Amino acid sequence: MRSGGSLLVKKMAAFVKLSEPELAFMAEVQSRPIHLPRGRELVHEGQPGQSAYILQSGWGCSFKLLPDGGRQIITFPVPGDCLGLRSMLLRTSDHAFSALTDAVVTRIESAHMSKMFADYPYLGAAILWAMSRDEAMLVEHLVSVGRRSAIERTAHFFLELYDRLSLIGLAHKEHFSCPLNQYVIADALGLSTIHVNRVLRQLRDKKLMTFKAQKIIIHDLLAMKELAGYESPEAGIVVARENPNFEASLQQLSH
Amino acid sequence: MRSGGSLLVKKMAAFVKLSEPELAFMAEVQSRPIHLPRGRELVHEGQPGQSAYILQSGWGCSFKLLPDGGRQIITFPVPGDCLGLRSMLLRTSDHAFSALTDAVVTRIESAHMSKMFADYPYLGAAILWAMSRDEAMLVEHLVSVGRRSAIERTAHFFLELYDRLSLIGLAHKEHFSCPLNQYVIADALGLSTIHVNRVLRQLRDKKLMTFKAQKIIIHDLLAMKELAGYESPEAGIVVARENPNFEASLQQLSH
DNA sequence: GAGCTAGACTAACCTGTGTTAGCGAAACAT
DNA sequence: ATGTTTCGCTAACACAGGTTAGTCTAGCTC
Repeated sequence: MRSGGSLLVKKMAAFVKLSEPELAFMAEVQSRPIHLPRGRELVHEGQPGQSAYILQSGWGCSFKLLPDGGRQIITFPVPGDCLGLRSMLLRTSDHAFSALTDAVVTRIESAHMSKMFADYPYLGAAILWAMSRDEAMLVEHLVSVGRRSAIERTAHFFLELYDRLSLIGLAHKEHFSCPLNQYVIADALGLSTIHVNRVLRQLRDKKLMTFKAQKIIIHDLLAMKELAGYESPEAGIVVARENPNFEASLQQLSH
Repeated sequence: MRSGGSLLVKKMAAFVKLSEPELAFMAEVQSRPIHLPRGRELVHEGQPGQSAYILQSGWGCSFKLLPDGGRQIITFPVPGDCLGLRSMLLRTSDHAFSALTDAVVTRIESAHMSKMFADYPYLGAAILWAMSRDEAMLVEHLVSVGRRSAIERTAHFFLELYDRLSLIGLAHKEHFSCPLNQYVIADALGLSTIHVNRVLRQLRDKKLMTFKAQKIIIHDLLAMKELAGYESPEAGIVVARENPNFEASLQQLSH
């Protein structure tokens, strides 16, 4: 258990190798696991939010609702991702988070977060890095919705999901399980459900990928990437402690 | 001069009142002003980026290019906004920044940034807050492009710009100067230039706003907000030092 | 002052995506 | 077992927004 916590650590390890005390602090600072039934809203839009969370297992989405009842899904966190980092600094949460399957999260109080920045600068930097990484993903979504056609956008979406799940060992070969329905995917991609269905059929017809019974199978990874204009995010992955520039800039923090 | 630096401080003051030493550090840490001619790219996509910048004066945009030549503009920073905070943490910049008018920026080295987090926790928190604020704006753009019609999106865009410029005293009554052309606006809104033109005409016909000779005049602010589903961002503005929760969580940093 | 360029603007036409209206199968409740 | 709900799937039609192909004006250059 607490696999999600160690998953976050595993992700952060791509940025900076964490020491024993840092690992211990990370473990200690998290609340007991909080179980969310499918459909539960953990954070509401406009709610004063003082805590961040780490998704331990299950699927969820953060989203904004519009006056006309429309919904734009911002991101689907996967296990080991942080939730609500942004809402901690802004007084009220600018979005909601809802569990799409039964899920487990742990809470981190903002007071602990502050302590972390003070006492464990590498850890603080790692959180900043995680935040930057999320923001880069957000930018990529904006590009998708603004400039890519429905089929490119959809392909891009599943490729990104594939990479993110691979990183935490939740994808095997070119297939992975994905409990999202077409309504939810539509709300994420800025499309109608019907059109998502059409696009999924096109992707099937082109023998690029299949989405059936909550399983994604990517048949032609290369052609998918070609279609979507997808670039793997390795660029953002740096082992910073082995990066002289970073080392120099942070050593004064370690005193 | 250095008005952009003090503008950033002015914005941060909405979050936390800064002390004399903090203000001094902010001034000291910035490079000489760097002058950018109109059209110059300050940061290139994929460029290893170690610095952040503060826009002092002028207009620019950060954007991503697509393989097919398309461009998605992420944001138009206004004076007092930070550039490239995110690129500092990720090894390579995931976007480019280009000056749209002659502009002036100051640079902040990442080493200084680290020192700031260590020695001036309030200042560090203020930067985190600025980053969260930018991210919230990004989310709002995603919602616009994903779920709002062309006219709603356009109205929302100018209302946001109006609020941001008001905050730094660059809007007077309901009008402000805006040196963006329709091509650039189209690339930000995920529309074609021709359609931006059509939409601007519709907004004119509805007597909501006029965009002529690089000047925006908002004729009917209330109707615009109604149309766009726009909410002012005051929610994110907190004087944190007067917020007991924040005070409690940060006092251990001040020692 | 003749040419050139950038940018606002328009009309005519086309198409990708949304909308409305359904069917069918699986899962679940009573 | 029989409704009921959820979800995938499809067809027919409508329309928002893209595309192509311009014109016009202001400013700039030579």
